[in-house]
Amino acid sequence: MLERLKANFPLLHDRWDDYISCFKRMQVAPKTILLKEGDISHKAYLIEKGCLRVSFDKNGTDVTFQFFFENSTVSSIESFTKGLPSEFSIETVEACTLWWIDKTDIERILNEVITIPAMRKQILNTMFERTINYMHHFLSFIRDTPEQRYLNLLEQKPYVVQRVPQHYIASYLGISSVHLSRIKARIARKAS
Amino acid sequence: MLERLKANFPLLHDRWDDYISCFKRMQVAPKTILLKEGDISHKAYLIEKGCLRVSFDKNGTDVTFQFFFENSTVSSIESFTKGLPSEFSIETVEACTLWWIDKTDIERILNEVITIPAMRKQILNTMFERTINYMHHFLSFIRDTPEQRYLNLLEQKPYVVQRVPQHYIASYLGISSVHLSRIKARIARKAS
DNA sequence: GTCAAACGATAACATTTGTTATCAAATACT
DNA sequence: AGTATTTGATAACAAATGTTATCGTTTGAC
Repeated sequence: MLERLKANFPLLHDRWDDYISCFKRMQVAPKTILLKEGDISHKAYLIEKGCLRVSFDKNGTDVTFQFFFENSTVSSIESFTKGLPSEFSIETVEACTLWWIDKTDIERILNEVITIPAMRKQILNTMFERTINYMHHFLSFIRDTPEQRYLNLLEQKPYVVQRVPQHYIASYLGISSVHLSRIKARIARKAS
Repeated sequence: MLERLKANFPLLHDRWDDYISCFKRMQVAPKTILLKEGDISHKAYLIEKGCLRVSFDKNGTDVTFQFFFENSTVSSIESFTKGLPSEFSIETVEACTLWWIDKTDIERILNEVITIPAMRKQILNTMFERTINYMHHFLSFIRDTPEQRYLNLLEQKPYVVQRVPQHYIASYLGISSVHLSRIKARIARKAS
């Protein structure tokens, strides 16, 4: 996993062994809570295999608002960066193989890496893309009906629908699981 | 306006005159369109006085999704950075006094400024805050009822409710203007 | 293999929200 | 001042969505 990553960062090869040694591999069962809402985050995760979801409590019901799959990095970014209690929980959906790294290590590496102009550009770009993603995801809540959001998800990220239980998807789409069932039935009716 | 800004960037004072000369001042009437959905953005704006809104077309109806007030910078960030057609329009709500700067100038200044470690930190932090803001705004759509979102807006940004016509606010909250009227009536009823 | 839990579909009913139309008040324009 | 435009409230009705309950199927644990 980490060897594969190396190819993406040719500029860091001389420091790579040091960076790699900061990552620890772990195997986790489904439905394991990696970070609990209200706790302070000290770790970031890199997903080798499996699927995570990020959720929060809304008057007693659990609401999913993001999914993460292979090769993504996951952390409660605000809690991680500012040391505040996390607004979210992070939980495995499937059995996962993860790499985790401690906050202090990440900070050290980042300080070192950001001095390289090409890396700086890449990091800024990643942050930028993340903002754009939030914006688009948010926009689809304003712009589209739940049915359209579901169809978009099917088209743009079919693996989500295939791998994640439906009630998580419903809350991710902002609707009840009953309503998602109805939407699926309606789509099937139209198709026939 | 620009002199006031200077105090925030002590590290840039020796280059400040050059930077300042890139900004042009303009006066604009209410309801003036500064950028039209579909056009490519070449300018960023800094608001000295007045209020802008960012909107897009949803099947023929105009939907507002952001407001900007004094001392904010506004651009169609994706269009501006990537040179893509803008997904949004930018329009004045009130009569405005603005400063605008061309894309090429901004890029030149940014490349220069980002080499200064303290400035780099500040820029990264600004991008970070912007992402967090999107996340929170987005979360309130999932987490809160329209009534709660309106109450939050009243509490956290009362000037928005005071300065912006109600139908813009309704679409900003993701509801029809009729529904916002009902919510206000319900709140008034409860209060009495 | 058996049992319990998780998952998903569906029905019935309640609530929320949108749409259209109408009216009154405020504002802008000339 | 007079008129048109914008703004906001409200009513009546339609559509969308949530809630609760039930049932069959699948999955997982032992």
